[in-house]
Amino acid sequence: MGYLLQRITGEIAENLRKAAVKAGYLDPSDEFAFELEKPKEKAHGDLATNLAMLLTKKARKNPREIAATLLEYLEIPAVVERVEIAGPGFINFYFKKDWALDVIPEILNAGEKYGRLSIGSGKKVQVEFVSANPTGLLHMGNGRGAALGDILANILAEAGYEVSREYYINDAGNQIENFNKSVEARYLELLGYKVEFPEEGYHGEDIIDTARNIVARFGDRFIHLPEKERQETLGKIALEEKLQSIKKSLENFGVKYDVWFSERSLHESGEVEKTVKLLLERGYLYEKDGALWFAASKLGEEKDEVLVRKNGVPTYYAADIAYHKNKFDRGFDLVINIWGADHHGHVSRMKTALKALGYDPERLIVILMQLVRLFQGGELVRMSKRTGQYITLDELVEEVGVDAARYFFVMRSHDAHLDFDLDLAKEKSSENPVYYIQYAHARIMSLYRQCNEQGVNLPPVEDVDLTILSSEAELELLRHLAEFPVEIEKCATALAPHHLARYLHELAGYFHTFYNSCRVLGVEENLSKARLLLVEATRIVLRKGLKMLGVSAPEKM
RNA sequence: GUCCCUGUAGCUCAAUGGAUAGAGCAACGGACUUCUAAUCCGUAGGUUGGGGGUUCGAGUCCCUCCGGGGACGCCA
Repeated sequence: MGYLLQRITGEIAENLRKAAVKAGYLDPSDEFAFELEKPKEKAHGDLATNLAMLLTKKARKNPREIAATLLEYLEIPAVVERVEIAGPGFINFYFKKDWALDVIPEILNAGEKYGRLSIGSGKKVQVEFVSANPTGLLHMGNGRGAALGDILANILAEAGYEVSREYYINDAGNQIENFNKSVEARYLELLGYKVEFPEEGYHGEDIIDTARNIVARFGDRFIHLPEKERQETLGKIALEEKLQSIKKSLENFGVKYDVWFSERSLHESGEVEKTVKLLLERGYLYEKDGALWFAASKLGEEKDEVLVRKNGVPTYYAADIAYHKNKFDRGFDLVINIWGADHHGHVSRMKTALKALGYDPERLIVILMQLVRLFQGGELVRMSKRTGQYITLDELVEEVGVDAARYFFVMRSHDAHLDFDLDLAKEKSSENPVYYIQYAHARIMSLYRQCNEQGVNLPPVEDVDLTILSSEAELELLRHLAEFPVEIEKCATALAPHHLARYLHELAGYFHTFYNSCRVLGVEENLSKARLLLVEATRIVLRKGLKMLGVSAPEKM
């Protein structure tokens, strides 16, 4: 089971365990976790383990001594050329130079399935992301969430989870009232009435556009409605339009959701009410100052929270609890939310509420994404939805393209602030790492066009002697290809898509080095065939990785 | 005030508690009569913000101080 490198690693790990048992350091039943992975330093071999160092506490001996004893009992697989004890007590495994040759048939046979894992074992995972208020347009920060969520979902699907992408539509509450009032004000303005713009209203240009569309479609027919009805009717039409434009922006950005979930539907179906009642039955509710409070402090929170206001309207928090209850009741084993870091205060409250309802809070994972700061002309561009001053996702895509935008958003760890230098990202030059990766793919396709002209076909892998691949550039590239599944596993378990971006950049680098030092066409026939298969394997992995990032793999550049 | 991120090369960032802290960009020096030079090869660049602690071993964990960002509402 598993892929080449994983099989080798698994076998060595198992043998190490057995050796530790034989040497009397471990009982056969012991679960003992140790590391066995690629060392940073190439000189330290292909795999290294810290097992001997970890056994010092149990064995009460010096780690190098333990390592020596382990080696006496260790069964060593054929791919391993030599084993060394190094540094404070590492055991380093040096593979035969050509160990990764087998990855070529493995990749060619698996095709685009190469890298697919079963660690998710079909568990149902929901990834909820973006979920921006439909009262405005999507901005850069939403773009980061969109890229992160979508790519994470791709990775989890590849790792064997059953993934559902979801967008939570905040179509209830105060903000909607403000939104309705704002739309009404713009609508009346456009029809020549003098109105005072609401204090907490949305000042953005986009609201004016929306109002203009309504005037175009419906004229002045809403003018004579009673104020409240007029606001609601206009708001409803406007919200629908906004939602459609958000959907379109996201699709344009390469993101498609499985479910669009309406907050209002939770209120209308009575689920919010039911959830509040459930908390009451479980003894976590009390009344104070005319409001209903959730006794979060009983479960370790700093303070209690209002669930139902004095005026009888449930808070956002109440709806969100109902929403998360609903998620788990839909049967997800794992629920992942991607939130802006400004919501971090909400994380522990949410988990506490789930605990109060009897759900395991561990099944909710919130990825806090640090905010995006936009720089233009070396200056910080302030973003505010209320004043309507922000660069939209659409504008960003128009300027830098989907490929660059997605790659930039995901190339960094989610918990690092992202300074997005618009001028730099706009530059269509070699400074852009995404071009570097795409260029590797384009070079391969160009090579194939040459093959076509010369009547060269990709030979069947059985007919080719791969052992002819022996230069450092070729072997490095091979080794890196063999690491792809391990990389996906790393991304999936750490929920960290930026590793994939980095991996592909490295892979492209190994390819470029290979390409510059090894000619594929016009060399001795057997060598040419073997290199052609190596190129094909590279193409498959590059294309697959780019697809997971949602970045195009161009034929030509 | 309490809490959450964060501080690593000139810049932007990597590094499940591991060995001599790595990439890209920028800088400097080289490589195209041969499959795309949007590439490659080489050089240089560091007290990981300061101090203490935990241990075989710390950029990583703990304490403390300093700097940057954010959250603490009957907003969402």
